[in-house]
Amino acid sequence: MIRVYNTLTGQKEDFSPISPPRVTMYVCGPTVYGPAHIGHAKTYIVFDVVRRYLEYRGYDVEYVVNITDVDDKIIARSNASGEPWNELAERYAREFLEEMDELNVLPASKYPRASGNIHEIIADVLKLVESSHAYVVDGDVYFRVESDPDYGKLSGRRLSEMRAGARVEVDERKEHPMDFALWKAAKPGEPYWESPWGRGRPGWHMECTTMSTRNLGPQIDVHGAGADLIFPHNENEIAQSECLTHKVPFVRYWMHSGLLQLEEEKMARSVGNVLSVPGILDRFGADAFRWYVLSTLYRRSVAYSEEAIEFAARTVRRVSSAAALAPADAKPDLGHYAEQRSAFEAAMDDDFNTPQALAVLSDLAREASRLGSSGEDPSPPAALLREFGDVLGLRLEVGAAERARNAEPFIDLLVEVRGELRRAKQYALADRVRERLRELGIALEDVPGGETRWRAEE
RNA sequence: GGCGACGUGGCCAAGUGGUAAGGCAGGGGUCUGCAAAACCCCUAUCAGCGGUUCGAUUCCGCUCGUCGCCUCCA
Repeated sequence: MIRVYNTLTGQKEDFSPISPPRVTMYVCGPTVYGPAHIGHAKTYIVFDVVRRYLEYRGYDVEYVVNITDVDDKIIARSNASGEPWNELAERYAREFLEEMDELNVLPASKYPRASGNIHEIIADVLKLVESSHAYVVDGDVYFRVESDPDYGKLSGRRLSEMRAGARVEVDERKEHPMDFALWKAAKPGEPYWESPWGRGRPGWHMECTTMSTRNLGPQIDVHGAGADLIFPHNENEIAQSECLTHKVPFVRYWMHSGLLQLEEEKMARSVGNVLSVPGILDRFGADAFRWYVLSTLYRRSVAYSEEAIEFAARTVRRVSSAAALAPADAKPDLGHYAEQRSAFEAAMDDDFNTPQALAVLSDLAREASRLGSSGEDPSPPAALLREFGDVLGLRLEVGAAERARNAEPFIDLLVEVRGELRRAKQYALADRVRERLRELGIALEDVPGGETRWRAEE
């Protein structure tokens, strides 16, 4: 039985989807006004692993990630640069999807865009106005938080406890300071759509309600997001959705991933302390970053540390070369490694405890290497290692072997020649071959029995 | 001011009411012409103070510290 920590209840709960084996999963995607950063990458890696593990467990996951392409910041950027807002958004959306692919994040079933759902959003806002959950002021439409007695249940706050106006000026036109915009009237020079309330665009939270309910139904199993979205975004989503559909709960399991911290502060584009995804990929590789992310519980925040990613890279290298000891078509030996499988599953069942799952991979890697170096067959543990790596989204490719593939016959030839030199005790020359190859990124290792292995390094 | 999370070996990080996984680093070995890699062995009493308990790192309270949210934000 899988147990999932639910932000709504603050407890781990047994996972039982509405209509198994189907699992509906919605994760809040990025606002595409600029490049994504590795904090986004952490979140989508986390939910990628959730999705992969649910599939491993036999569920049929329908996974939707929205892309927010209508937003104040996009408009501001567009006005500043002269690039049309929709082209700008599309450019960053494409970049985001490419980066996710490089991070080995499986594609979602759908990536709905706010701009593609305007009519549906208007229809939903209209319903909320008609049912008195929302009201119109000067072409804006606001959600009436006091019309929802449950408002605040996700973030655990009461309207009376919140300091309205503590950090933001209160808009006097609103009935309650916490009322939030479902629809915003367009100012001159801003993109707009025609609506019953005049020209305007969707507000901040409405798109997620419209797109999740239209794509996955009024009630969904899992809703994921970064922890910074708990309030107000996810809170508002619940209020809108439940008042709209009258189906409670809107979401069975709310999951939130801990934020990536940089220099004692969360990484955020608004703070300005961001590191790009390509930068990390170039320096450490997708597996190293993923291993680093998964070596902490997903709910915890993580302090960014280059040293830690380097260590993860080293571990990944060791584990990858152990995984390479199994032929691609090898079947794991269930008889001998049932214990590791149940340890892996027990870890993952317990709210996706990836640090413990990684410990199992470490064990298997050691076992495979040990068998390999003692002349026994390392395939069974190595094959299982690959299987688990796949569940966690780790490619476990042996370094840059892929890239070296074309040069393989020539490298083999050099290795062969060096072997001859060694047998002739021409060590100086043999070492020169090894050194030169190393400079070219090919590391040689002499294993017992006179054989020599090589592998490509970063 | 309110809500919440966290504080485990040199570093990172799981976990449990009955003396603590894993990774990295470090020390010692095996292997090797040397090297590299790999493998084997070794290294903690869990922020502090009280309380509950036969027994707490694990439960409760307080203190200190760190962080998140209360505004857009993965």
